[in-house]
Amino acid sequence: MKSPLEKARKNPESMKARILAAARRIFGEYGFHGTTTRMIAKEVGIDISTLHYHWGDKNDLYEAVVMDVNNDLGKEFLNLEKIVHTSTLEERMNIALDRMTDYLFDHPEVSNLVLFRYFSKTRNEVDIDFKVPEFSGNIAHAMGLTKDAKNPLSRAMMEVMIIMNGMHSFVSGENYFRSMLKLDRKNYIDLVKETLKFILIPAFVLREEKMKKGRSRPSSKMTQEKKKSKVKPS
Amino acid sequence: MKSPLEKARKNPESMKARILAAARRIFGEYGFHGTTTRMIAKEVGIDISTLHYHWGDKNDLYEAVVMDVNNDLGKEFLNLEKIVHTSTLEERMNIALDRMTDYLFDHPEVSNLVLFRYFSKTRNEVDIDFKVPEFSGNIAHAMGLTKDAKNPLSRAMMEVMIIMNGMHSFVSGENYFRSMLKLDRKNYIDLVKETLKFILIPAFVLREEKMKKGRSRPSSKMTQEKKKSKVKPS
DNA sequence: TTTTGATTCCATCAATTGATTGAATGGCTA
DNA sequence: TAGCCATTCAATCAATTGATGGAATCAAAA
Repeated sequence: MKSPLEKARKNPESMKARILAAARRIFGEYGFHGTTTRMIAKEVGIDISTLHYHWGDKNDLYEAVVMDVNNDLGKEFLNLEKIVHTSTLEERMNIALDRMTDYLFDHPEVSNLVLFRYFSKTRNEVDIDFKVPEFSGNIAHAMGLTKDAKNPLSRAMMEVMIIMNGMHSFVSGENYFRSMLKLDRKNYIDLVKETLKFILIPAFVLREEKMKKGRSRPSSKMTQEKKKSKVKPS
Repeated sequence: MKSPLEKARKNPESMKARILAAARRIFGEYGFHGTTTRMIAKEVGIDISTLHYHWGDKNDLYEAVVMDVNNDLGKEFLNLEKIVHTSTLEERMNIALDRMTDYLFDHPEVSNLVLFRYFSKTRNEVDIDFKVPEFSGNIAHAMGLTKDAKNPLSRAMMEVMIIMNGMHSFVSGENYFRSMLKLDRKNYIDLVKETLKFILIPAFVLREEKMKKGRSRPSSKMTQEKKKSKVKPS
């Protein structure tokens, strides 16, 4: 027997799936308490009783939405991992940031829902977090952040989270930031990418530099190509 | 005649001020729709009609909270500016990140409310943003990010926002992240500072390096004081 | 003391909200 | 056709929520 979520994903035209999609959007915009089941039903064009028939109560639906979004995000990370094998660290980060940013701007409710889960409490003690796998650990591992002993897992996970939060913030805050900067969407997205790369990449590249020099083993082409900008170990 | 907000700030023991303080906490935790006026009244230990007597309706109170938090944040930026004149860019950023992080961890509702304003919509179209001055521009200027022609205002503001958002995220997400990493509060805060500094500082230091080399013209005091910085020109 | 004004709470309302019931609807099979 | 089952909706509930009116309280002024 499949879970309701799997059923809904199987046929995107089904009522179950249409409700879930609408719920993602609305919950993403207004948060749990800011969303009423009527808002979702109206978005789909159905009665609330139909919504409850398919998804149970509001908490159940919200839980399904969170799982669904998390699932999508997980898939996206897998795809990313496949693409990003090659080249230097700098190049890998460039590609990953580009791709991930594009994905999130195409699915802003993903960022919205992730941030809601991080930052806000729900009045009723719905504890769905224990069901939601956290990717930070995996990503940290995939990025090779946990390879050196000086960088324990929690530190590596923090580094992943600051990267992810940077992206999520600019995606979720698009309305706010964009109207502040008076930019159109395309220019905003370009500026986001530029800023993310400018801020996030150097730290990692420099550390890699240091580590390699520390070992005094110039192995990859990475060391050579970065000769021109380096920090002297203090 | 003073504004209600000024009155409340004048005497922290007054009912007006106590309600405002409670409202900051509760709105910060649960967001606008997640908060009921009864929750705030209960926190203070009063009846809801007393709350409405002092602050009008829920929107008015929320507006006052946002203005209050924004005001505090502005003051904190001013204090920071006074302290942070000296030393190298790297040192200035170290101090600023330390101080700002401490402040936000001491007043987490500030981060919460800022993020709520950035990321979530309110069902009723309360448009208080036009009243809320945005500091990003000032900070960008104070940090000297707008001095070179290559870095237009919007780019500089994005850089400020990624810094602020990094701090806000770790403060607001403390519960979530800390339980994920299984750290106590002190260790978490230390790790946050370490991570923020590791990620955020190198990009700016490197850029400053490059600019100086590019111009090969030591003009302002900024440029001179950096001679002894840790970053060695290759 | 009486009066005045500010403050607080109790009782109550109307609207909203989450949720259910039971009656239709329509497709499928025996 | 009749029976069965899944789906949908109108009607309705009970609880919650934002908000108000009016009585009670209290301190300072007259």
